[in-house]
Amino acid sequence: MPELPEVETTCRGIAPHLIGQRIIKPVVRHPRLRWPVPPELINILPGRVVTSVTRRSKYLLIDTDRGTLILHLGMSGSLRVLPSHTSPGKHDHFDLALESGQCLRLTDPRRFGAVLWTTDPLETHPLLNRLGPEPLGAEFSGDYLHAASRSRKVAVKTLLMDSHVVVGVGNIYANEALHLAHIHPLRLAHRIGKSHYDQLAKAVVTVLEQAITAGGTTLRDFSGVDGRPGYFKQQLRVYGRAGQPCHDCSAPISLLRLSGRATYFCPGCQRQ
DNA sequence: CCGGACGCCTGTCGGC
DNA sequence: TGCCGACAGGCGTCCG
Repeated sequence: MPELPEVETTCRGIAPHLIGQRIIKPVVRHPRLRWPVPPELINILPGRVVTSVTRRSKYLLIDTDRGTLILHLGMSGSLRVLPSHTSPGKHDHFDLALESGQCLRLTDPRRFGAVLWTTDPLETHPLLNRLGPEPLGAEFSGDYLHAASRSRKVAVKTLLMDSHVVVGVGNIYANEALHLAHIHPLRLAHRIGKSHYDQLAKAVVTVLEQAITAGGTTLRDFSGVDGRPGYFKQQLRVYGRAGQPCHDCSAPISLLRLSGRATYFCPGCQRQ
């Protein structure tokens, strides 16, 4: 599912439809997502006004005058803005009906997504308070990665996908960034030097920014707020390309499994 | 503390 | 055509 570029695309897409809107009511069709949808939303949300829509990691934060709605898209989730009367499909589990006559609709076949509510400061929320820095923020750099990796005896790809180290980098973009940086995904994190981490940090930023520009990557489920897919799939360097030639050196892309996740790399460009 | 496996769900695809 | 296992963009929890 959605990694940072897809969530960012969603955030930018829904924000103008939500900000300043008064919420009529939530519609909970399937309360059993990753965690139960809080039943009290039925009483709390009507009448609330959306004050901002932001993203932290892969969480969407819909701030209101009385608290914050936290949405996560899991593996297969997407959000659309539709006329409120649009009849729901099988996997349309949650709506936020707005005064504008439109609704924000969560579709999520696998139901790994989440709809949560908090009135506490976000930095204290258990899902948010241990997250690493944003990869597109000022804190993230080669220096940072180098420092964060010194005691980590894991594969560098595993480090990159650890949300306590840096958020938003999932399986697709970890594979892509390592290829762009010419680093083998199995190299041990603590044995990689600073200059390589400089390259890696730059590659992460480049890949994520290019993916956001393309509206994200659609493999199957993901769509933007208008229902259109993301177009970054056409620019993927290694992900899903096992056996196909590397665009840089023509060697066939290799596939292995790391912590159960498909790991693609070029044996020519990314030496162990 | 650290690393790795598991489980939550449904849909799709390839092999037989 | 049907069945069955493997696999899919995430991530908290548990266990050694």
